[in-house]
Amino acid sequence: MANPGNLPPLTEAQLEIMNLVWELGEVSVVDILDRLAQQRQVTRNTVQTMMTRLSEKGWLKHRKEGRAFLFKAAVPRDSTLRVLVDRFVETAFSGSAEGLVLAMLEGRGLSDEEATRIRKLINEARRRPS
Amino acid sequence: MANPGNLPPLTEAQLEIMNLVWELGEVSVVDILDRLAQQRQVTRNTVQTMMTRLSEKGWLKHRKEGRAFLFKAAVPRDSTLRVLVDRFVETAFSGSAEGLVLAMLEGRGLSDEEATRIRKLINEARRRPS
DNA sequence: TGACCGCGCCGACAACCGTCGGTAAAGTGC
DNA sequence: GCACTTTACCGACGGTTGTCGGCGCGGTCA
Repeated sequence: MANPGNLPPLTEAQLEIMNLVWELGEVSVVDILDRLAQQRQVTRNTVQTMMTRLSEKGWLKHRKEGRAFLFKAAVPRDSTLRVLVDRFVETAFSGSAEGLVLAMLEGRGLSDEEATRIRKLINEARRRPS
Repeated sequence: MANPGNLPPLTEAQLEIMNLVWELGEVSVVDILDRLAQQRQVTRNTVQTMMTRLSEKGWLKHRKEGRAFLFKAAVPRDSTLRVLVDRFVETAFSGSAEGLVLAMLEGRGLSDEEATRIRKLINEARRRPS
């Protein structure tokens, strides 16, 4: 059950929460609320509902710790993002990785450091083909 | 009104239609239906509803041609995809273009040809910074 | 002991999505 | 003129999303 391909897709708000869970490890609802509240206004119940629903769908696991619940991710971050990117490249760019990179260059642009590191990534991947 | 940043975000199914409109230029509902029906089963009314809603939201423009409607995109494809990618990089990778490329390499992988072309894109963009 | 607080639980809401059926008008062919 | 097709229009459905209020329980503290 660690395969994100079988799970219903994540919306943007859900991904926002998953990112925090992946970052923090095992968390309570309030942990997430604290972080989210730094960026936008949201109530405890909203976070609670979203995390419960993420659990029902299989994205999160939870266990009882004392009187509170602790949640953690049921699916690793990297494989989830891989699936997400594949899907995105497919529907937005008809599967063309090149198209995505081009849009990225024309949009936000790349700093010299980013460009250097990305070239390095590609070279390494090419030298060691999967 | 050619700024996709002001418009409500596109879902996957909506993007599928927009891609066809961008490809075909000015189209009727049936034009889109014909293309969509090649890939999955869908009725004319479904396409009609989706295109009407896309018009209401400002993604499409339409005009009466005889007894039928002709639709065309109200927003250019490249700027829309730029915004889409920016948003995606932001929410999925906290703004790290490197992270996205890495996930792409680990996921679908790149052919040698793709890798070469992408390196070229990056080099050219770097030589001619925006 | 009684007031307060943290937290889970239940239910609700408006909006939207993808899907489609039904109706009616307008044109086409015989 | 009549049958048939094409098309727009209206309305609906079951589901999901993001949002939240209210209740109740259990622990804390004065």
